[in-house]
Amino acid sequence: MSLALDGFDLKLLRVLQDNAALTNQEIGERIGLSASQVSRRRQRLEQDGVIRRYRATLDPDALGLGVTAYVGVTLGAHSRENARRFREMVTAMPEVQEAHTLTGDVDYMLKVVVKDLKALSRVINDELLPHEAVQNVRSSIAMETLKDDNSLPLS
Amino acid sequence: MSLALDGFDLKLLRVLQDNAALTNQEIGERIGLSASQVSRRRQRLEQDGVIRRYRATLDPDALGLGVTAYVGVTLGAHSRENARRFREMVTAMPEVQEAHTLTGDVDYMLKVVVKDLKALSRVINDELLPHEAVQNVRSSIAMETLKDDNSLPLS
DNA sequence: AGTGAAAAACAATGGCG
DNA sequence: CGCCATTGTTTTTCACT
Repeated sequence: MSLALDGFDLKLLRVLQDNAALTNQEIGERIGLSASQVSRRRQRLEQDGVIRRYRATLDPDALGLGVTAYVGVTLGAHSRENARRFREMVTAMPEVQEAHTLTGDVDYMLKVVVKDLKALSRVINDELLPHEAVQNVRSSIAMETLKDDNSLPLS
Repeated sequence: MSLALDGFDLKLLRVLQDNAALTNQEIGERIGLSASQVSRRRQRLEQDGVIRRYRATLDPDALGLGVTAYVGVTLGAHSRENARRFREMVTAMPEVQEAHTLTGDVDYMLKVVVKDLKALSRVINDELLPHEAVQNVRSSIAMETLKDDNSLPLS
């Protein structure tokens, strides 16, 4: 069920997605709304779950996290139990930013962020590959990141 | 020039990365610091660029964005100018959440979020493929997303 | 390094046009 | 929806340890 979002809502979401540190007053100036209306709409959008959360975006380099990699994982035995345990492991791994099952020849695609190549190797060889469900792992390292903001397109 | 982050800083970053809507008072209670110190440390971390920004995380489903895909792009003519124009295009495309150059057989990997498969097809066939630098495009659709929080691991 | 209290800024609500 | 006023929170600064 799709909620009714009007133009103000979309503008508000666009601003908040880009910068949630602005005051309601400042947001209002940008989208043409009074601060009190911004407040009310925000609350509604939070209530309705359109806004999931607010978070700080950190700088990976400042934290010594220099390596981003995409790791494709192919499972061997496709038992329900094996898959479940693999998913549990992956979900709990802090180095894994994203994990999806994909169409195509690879079962899972992981986005991994670690300090250096040694740490990547540790993740792959000491965590992923030893898992009994895992048959094959193939990683590609991000050499350059053009864009990494994960901003949703708001029509 | 790695900045010196102590245990309090790491705890603070961990909390803020997870929930930036907490008050300094609440954060202080969690990490064992007074609100004023939380405020002071936050400002320093923002100043130093460890905290890049604050943003709202939106719910893709609530916004009618049902399809996430990874799109691998191979360039044909590897001229400097072609590559530059491709990067400009990709950076400007709102459907593209992430774009990296990768090691391996694919030149670029894009994470794309769109409304439906028709919209994905439009992005691929009407935007990516017609670009003169692009030789080949291969997309995999995320069937299930186990994790998508892009939280950095803080040792 | 840290605390606690005061001052300033802000968010949230209600009433009215 | 704008505007205004009010109330309660929250952030930030300052004095002090």
